Amino acid sequence: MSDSKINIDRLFHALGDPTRRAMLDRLSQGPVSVSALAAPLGITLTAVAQHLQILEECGLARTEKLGRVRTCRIESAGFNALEQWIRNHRTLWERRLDRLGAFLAEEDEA
Amino acid sequence: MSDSKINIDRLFHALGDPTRRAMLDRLSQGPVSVSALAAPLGITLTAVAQHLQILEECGLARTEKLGRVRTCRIESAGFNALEQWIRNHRTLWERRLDRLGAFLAEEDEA
DNA sequence: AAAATACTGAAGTATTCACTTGACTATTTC
DNA sequence: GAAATAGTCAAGTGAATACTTCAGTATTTT
Repeated sequence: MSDSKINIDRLFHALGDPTRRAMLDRLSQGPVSVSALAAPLGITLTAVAQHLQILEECGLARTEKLGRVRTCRIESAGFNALEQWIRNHRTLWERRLDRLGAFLAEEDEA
Repeated sequence: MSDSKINIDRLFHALGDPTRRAMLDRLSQGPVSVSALAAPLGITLTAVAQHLQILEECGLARTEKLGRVRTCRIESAGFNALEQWIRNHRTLWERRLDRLGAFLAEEDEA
């Protein structure tokens, strides 16, 4: 999954779910099997597999099956895409917020 | 809306919708009325008002009604909360991704 | 005062979402 | 080779989501 192919809609949607964020936190400590990932979550294996697919689709995770075990890891592409989006928008927004701040300061003076 | 009260679930969810992101882009150029905000979007005023409420709820926008016109602006709280989340997680994830990189490099050597 | 403007509120609808169940397929382990 | 393990597939369910329409309610404008 290359950084540029990532759909920002799906990326934000993926990160909007607490279960998926919990999965990412777990993955940030090292690779795990699907079962190990599911264990603390209190939902079925199937549900976890579905979440995993969503995380893979937007470059937040990567999995690989060896024998009967699928190993899951975090991937940087999604995270990079998010940071890219923020960089692109911060400039735009900050400029506006600065102008807003200046405007309010002027109002206070008057 | 103070930065700390923002629900990260709702924040990501809010940003996951392209219409809402378009609204934010418009707002980053300056304050507008609800009608002006709705005009280029091709959806009803009602729908825009609903999106606005979501943006307000997670500190991405702020509105104020004077007479019959409601004026909308971007707010920094939501954006700050997003950056905070990223800062908190980048450290965690990067550490992992670094270890992953090192591991793969070792594998290449072997 | 009448007409136009700028929303607001309540209710409905189609789609998507998170999740489940239950049957199934590979792969190990014993 | 039988039993356990690890995951997969297809189908279904209830709740949430992004809309819509239609009937208001304030405010301006003329």
